Amino acid sequence: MKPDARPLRRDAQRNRDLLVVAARQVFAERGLEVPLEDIAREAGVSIGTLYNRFPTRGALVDAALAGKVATAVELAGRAATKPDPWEGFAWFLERTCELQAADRGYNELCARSLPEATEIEALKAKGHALVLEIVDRAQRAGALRADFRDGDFAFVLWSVARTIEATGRHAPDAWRRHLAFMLDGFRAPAASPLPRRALAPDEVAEAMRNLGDR
Amino acid sequence: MKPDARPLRRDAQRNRDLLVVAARQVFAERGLEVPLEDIAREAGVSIGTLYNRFPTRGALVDAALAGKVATAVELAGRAATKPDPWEGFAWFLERTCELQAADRGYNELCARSLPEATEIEALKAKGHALVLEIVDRAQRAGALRADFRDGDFAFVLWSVARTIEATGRHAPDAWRRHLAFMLDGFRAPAASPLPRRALAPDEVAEAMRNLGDR
DNA sequence: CCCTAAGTTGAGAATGCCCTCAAGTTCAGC
DNA sequence: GCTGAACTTGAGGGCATTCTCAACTTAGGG
Repeated sequence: MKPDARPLRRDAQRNRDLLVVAARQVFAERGLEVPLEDIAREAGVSIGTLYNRFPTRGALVDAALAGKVATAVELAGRAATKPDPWEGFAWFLERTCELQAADRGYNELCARSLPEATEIEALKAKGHALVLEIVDRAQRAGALRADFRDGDFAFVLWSVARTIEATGRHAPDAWRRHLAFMLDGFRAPAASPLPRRALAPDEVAEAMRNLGDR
Repeated sequence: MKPDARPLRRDAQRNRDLLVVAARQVFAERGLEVPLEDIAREAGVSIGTLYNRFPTRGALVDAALAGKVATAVELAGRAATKPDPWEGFAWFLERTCELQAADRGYNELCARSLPEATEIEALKAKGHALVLEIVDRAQRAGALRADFRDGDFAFVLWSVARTIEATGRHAPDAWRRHLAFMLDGFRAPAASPLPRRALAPDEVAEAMRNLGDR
């Protein structure tokens, strides 16, 4: 993806790979705020090497998790071409939530934004375009309530992320029930008037940033 | 509420009051994880005095926020006697969420539990009984879907808490839209089969505890 | 007014994490 | 094999926070 200034020396590349593998595992188990020393130790490499390769936490998250975000974007692409548009909408939400449930770091990434993780942020932008399409199709088919907006998508991410944080250890599929309630609220026949206009994209972006820092 | 071993000396009582007032303000603005030094400074008292009076963070939270929790329990009592049971259900959710939106510390308290805050935990238990009643009435009236369980209440708390955390600063009533979607999903006609049994009370309790620590 | 139990104080020990950099090690091209 | 550039290392400085305690201050009963 990047211009790749110069190839790394072999040992450096090997250490980089070890770090990414370790980061994937540790982020998945313990979240994105894990001490970086723990990842270095897991990779069998010193903390200095970690900082050599990844000057910020975001850079490491980028390397570890961009793949998973790309997978989610692919899911969105597939959802946008499902024959039944409501099926596409619901299927996409379920699949991405499954990804969230399987990886604590990815789960956190879905609810907040991490400006340092540039590749991931770019992928998210791509995903957003596909979401617009998924929503539009489901509404044209009359299945998704007409007052749903793409900004309402964030509600699902935030909700399910929290439920997974809370229940992931001992009731790992509780989020399915939570999502089912939300989906029932999104179906066209369920619609009663909403009390507030939807969040604009920049308001969602700001909200995601707010969750980043305390 | 407590047996109150011995009354505090006048200056000590005054400092205690100052601390509680400061804690209320600082928790409301910056959440329950604010450094305790900041509260002591706000109260104009040294950190040692804070620890004298409140040996744990939970004890201070208890003193600062039990009142608000008691208010929420009163709301539940009123909701349980509203003429229209669905109105009672929806009204209660909206009122408590308003409390959450107005106080960042209280908001955090709603989503997780804080075992040290014993008075608050006791009040929550009282509230739970009233919630059972509110749910039961709304279901008997045929307004709330029959497969709703008290454990599903937690989904609302977690969802709205997250949305408030994310949007509280710049879109302080966004949670109303989120809640409206959820309410539409809870109405009886919206019901489609749920994919999983509800969380049992002890599973909810464990989940709340999980959110407490990292 | 004096005395003492009650209360206050803030420096500092302990912890945990971030990030740097000078010294040492290894790779790879010649 | 030599050499210079690339890379690794981990001790240590920095910072934020929690919690303690010995020395000091004060309320208030006699």
